[in-house]
Amino acid sequence: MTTRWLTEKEQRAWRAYIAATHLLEDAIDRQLQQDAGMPHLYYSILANLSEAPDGRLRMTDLAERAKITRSRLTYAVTRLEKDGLIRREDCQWDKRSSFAMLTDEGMAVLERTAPGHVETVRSLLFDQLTPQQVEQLEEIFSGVVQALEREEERPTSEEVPWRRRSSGPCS
Amino acid sequence: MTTRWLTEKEQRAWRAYIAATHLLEDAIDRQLQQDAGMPHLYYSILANLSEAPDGRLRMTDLAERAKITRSRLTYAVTRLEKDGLIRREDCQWDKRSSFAMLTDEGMAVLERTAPGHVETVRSLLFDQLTPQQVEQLEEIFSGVVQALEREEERPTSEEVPWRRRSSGPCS
DNA sequence: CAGGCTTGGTTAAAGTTTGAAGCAAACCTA
DNA sequence: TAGGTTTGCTTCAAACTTTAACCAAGCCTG
Repeated sequence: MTTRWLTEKEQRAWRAYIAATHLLEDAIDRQLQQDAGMPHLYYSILANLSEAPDGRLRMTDLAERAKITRSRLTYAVTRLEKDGLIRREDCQWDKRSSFAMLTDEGMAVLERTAPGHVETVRSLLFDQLTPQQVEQLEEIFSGVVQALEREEERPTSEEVPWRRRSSGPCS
Repeated sequence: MTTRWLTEKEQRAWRAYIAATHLLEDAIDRQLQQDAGMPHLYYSILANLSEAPDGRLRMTDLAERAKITRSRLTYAVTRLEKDGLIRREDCQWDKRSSFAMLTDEGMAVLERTAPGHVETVRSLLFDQLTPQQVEQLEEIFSGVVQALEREEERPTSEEVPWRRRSSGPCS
């Protein structure tokens, strides 16, 4: 099978996406680090918890929602627990699992910092988009998420023959 | 000024974007780590160089193109140099600056691994999109990039009064 | 041309992420 | 129900990133 290179249009789209994503994440991380003393990922862990019933979720579920590895989550929760924003709780029914639960202080931090964060996201992203583009954004990426989740539940490895050859890297 | 919260639609779009971006970067990083022994960022540094005249760029320009900090680039280039994929060269005209230059081996690695990378990007992203969506993707994010770059060349800090209050974190 | 500012790049320490390995509890299934 | 597998979570070391200095070379301006 000969490589299906990206077209000019696709390349432009890909580069714009990558560039925007880097710049956007940097900007958001900076703002949150300033205002909330934590990177975006940590903020969104708190945000996820705040929306769960009782402000608590099992580690695995939380990792699933945040689309991160359990290992990464363990580290993050450990830090947030040290900061007093989250508390760990054992699960009665399944001795293996444990919950992460938002503390009052965690909730307070979230309430204090949410407006600044939302304002950042809005001004850097949504203020640049027309209502149609917001819609398009959602359609595009919810499709991609679905595809990637289907991908996850797959044979594991070896069955997809990567490794073709030719020229034109695509960044 | 009272917070301009995100609408339902905006929230959905934002979450889909964040989720897709996490999953996509993870998948791409895994594939490249497997096939090329380096994360996506490092690959794209090589890709950027491969498109520059003589396969070389000053550090600052390279950082600019890749949308990363100079510090991060220094680290990455040091590693890639250790691997023999890049060589540093002093600039004659300006004793401060230095070039990063793709070596033959670097170019070879790129050529060997580009097809797999492109196939990944295509199958996970572009295969999910209609031609219109590709166009939309580019329009949306090139606009965002422009906004973010305008943002960069700004007063530096203090003049934007963040810090409003109310409820609803937005992840 | 001296002094001070800017630019290009690196460094050091602290923080974060990864990937593999480990451990224990739950879940089979023969 | 013993033995093997899966699931939930953590740990460790190595890799990477961030942030704030830092240094040296170029660029003023008086």
